Amino acid sequence: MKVATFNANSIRARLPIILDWLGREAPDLLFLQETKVQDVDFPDNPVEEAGYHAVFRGQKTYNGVAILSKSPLTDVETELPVQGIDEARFISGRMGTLHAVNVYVPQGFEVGSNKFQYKLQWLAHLLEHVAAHYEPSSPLLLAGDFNVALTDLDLYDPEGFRGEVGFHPDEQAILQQFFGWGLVDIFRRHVKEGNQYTFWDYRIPNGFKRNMGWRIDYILATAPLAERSRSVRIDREARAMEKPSDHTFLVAEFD
DNA sequence: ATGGTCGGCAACCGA
Repeated sequence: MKVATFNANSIRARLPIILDWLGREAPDLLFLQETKVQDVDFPDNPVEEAGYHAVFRGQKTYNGVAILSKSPLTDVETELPVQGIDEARFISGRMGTLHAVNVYVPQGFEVGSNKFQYKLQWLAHLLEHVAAHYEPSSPLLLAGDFNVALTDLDLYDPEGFRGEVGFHPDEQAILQQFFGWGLVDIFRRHVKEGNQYTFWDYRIPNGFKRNMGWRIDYILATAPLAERSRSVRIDREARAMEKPSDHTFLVAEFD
């Protein structure tokens, strides 16, 4: 089984890259974030022509999540309200005994801001939701854009960003609680080296060429799945294509 | 080298 996650930064702008990628990689599951499209405008026809089912939850202009799958998902849920706000940041479903949860965690703007508090509460609420609805002993995938780098290995300038948004101890502490509950960071299970990133800010001149990036996209899995993980890969080629997203695909294969 | 990012969506906001 092959699973991937990709912050598309608009599924419509990225449709050529996504369809090409589906054709070449043929994943069983593809988690997408920042689709930036309302449900009525979701490009479900091209996705179906590529041989995939799609479930999605979008909104105007911002956010938006989707899961593309070879087999249809059941028991789809799309709501995870935090502070009474229900943005399109969460979608979950089931494929047989496998549970899949796709998230687009708030970016957080600036440490100390209301948006940063919202990010922390959103992560804490996601953890509560996971702990209340799933078991560490059952197969669960939790993947997406978490907007948090965990260690000095996970961004190009740890000293420069220490304590800033995306690299703050309060964010990292909540992610650690997901691991404490029983989820495993599949990339880090296989790769011990640094300088391996999934996001490069468009605003940094030649940021991708200079590999000035962050590892903020994750595929997490409970132990029964993690033990079956055989390989993981960051697809840098998709970031080097014409009109790339600022993120790229993170891919994991399971027996 | 006197410039320097995207996407959505129609003036800026968010990343």
